Amino acid sequence: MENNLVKSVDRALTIIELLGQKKEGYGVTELAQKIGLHKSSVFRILSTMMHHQVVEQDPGTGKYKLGYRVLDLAFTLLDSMDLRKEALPYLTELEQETNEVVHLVVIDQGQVVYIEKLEGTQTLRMHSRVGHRAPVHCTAVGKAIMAHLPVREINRIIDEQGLPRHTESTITDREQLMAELDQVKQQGFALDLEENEPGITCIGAPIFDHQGRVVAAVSVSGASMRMTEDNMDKIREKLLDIAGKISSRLGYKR
Amino acid sequence: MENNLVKSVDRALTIIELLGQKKEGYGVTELAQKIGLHKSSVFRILSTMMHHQVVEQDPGTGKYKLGYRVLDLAFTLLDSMDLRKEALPYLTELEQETNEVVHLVVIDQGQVVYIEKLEGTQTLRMHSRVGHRAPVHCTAVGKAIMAHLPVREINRIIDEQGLPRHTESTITDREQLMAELDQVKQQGFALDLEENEPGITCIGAPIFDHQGRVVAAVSVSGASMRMTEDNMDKIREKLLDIAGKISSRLGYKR
DNA sequence: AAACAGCGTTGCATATTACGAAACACGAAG
DNA sequence: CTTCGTGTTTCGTAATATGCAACGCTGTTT
Repeated sequence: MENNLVKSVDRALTIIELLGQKKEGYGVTELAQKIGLHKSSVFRILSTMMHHQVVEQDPGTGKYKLGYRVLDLAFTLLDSMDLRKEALPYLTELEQETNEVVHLVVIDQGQVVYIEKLEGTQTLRMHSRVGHRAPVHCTAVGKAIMAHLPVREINRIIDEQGLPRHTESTITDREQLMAELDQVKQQGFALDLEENEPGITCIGAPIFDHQGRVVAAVSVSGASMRMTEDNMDKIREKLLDIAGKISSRLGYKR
Repeated sequence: MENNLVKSVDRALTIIELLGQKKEGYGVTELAQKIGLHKSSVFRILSTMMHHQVVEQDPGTGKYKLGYRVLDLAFTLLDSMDLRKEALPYLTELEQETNEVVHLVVIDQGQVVYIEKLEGTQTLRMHSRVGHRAPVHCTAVGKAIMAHLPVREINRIIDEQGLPRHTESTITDREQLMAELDQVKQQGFALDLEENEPGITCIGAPIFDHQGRVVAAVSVSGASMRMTEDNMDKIREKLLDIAGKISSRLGYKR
């Protein structure tokens, strides 16, 4: 279907992606050079996007940047998510009971997208951010979801995304990952033992919808030094309870 | 320059806006009817946007919706904002000292856009949401910004946005609003005495950049019954202090 | 079970649009 | 003051987007 795209729309969206990558924005000529189009054409596409307020021109520098309308769209999308709305009270409960960082993610195009993050009370600096993505093979939430997908889809994701190493502990071997996912499926939760970020340990559990499909995952993350076996046991118990409650809210029947 | 837009890009963005308005999404034919285009044309535009992941097709219903890529873009935009980054510690401080709802906004196209919101510890349900917009004439943050704009721009905003009534207390008369803005400018802060939402009182202060231009505003909001004169005095003092600090961080010199 | 209706999707000829080139205006640098 | 490079505008033409017809599929009706 790729040969059936609308070329100007494709170009416009490419420009939006470029603008998203550079905080100080781009000039017309710069964009034209990057995407191989004449600057007058780029100018007209930018004008169209300005008209829709997804792009704006910085009055000081003359550069073009993403406009605030993008925030409108994104937060409307976030606010429209039943999952997130239903989950929020439970995530707050989980945060209060564990005092650690709590995440809610969905899977999209073979990656996890964070749609909620509660910071906990500990000072933990981790890279996860709402709206952004992370790999599935080396995150607790990613593995919690993957373990409940059809094998065909698991293989497709691995083919597309690869198994890039993030830390010394990252699983980079396909067979090893498949064995790990078998275990995750059996035990009902996944662990990230410093596989995504050094010094951080996470435990994640899948969330199912009313049709029994895995649609999301929730996790608790902490500094590895705080994640003692005893503490992990407590967290796992609360996490599985909360994940079960959220799934129930979504109509899942065990 | 409206007669110089790229038509297909314009249509694509119109489709995106429509998709943002309906949580359960739209079908091809439905969209075609709404925007007056043949369904095969709409289909190709949607395919192009799917390719860029700003749109996705719900596998269950077949309907088209906004894709998660929109979240990527929006949060990248939020995270790239120096203002928000610099302001965050101060907003947290203000929240802790007042225990009320704290907002940070910018002005865009004659409206305020919330780019940060801290919930406070009181149970206050108000409509403000990060990413969304509010009018300038009946919000504390809006008036705090407006008061420091050139009169020409104030008039342009009023012409474009009007002065719609939100509550019994909303200022809907242009002269009255101008007088109010004069006072706001002199005293350095703005009040929203149940002008935007019934039962809610806000106090807002402008934030200036290194060139002395007003670029944002910060506010504290609470239930009117809690906003006693004594309490308001305390909050105002902290708010003005915090707004000054944030302005200084942005290079503003008084 | 068969027929029907409507939707999403595809291929193709044509109408419409987007494009590049040239020119202009403006601001910054030398 | 001159030169250079960028952003912006206009116009003729090449390229693209469009609508139409048809197809495949699914759900509904008979």
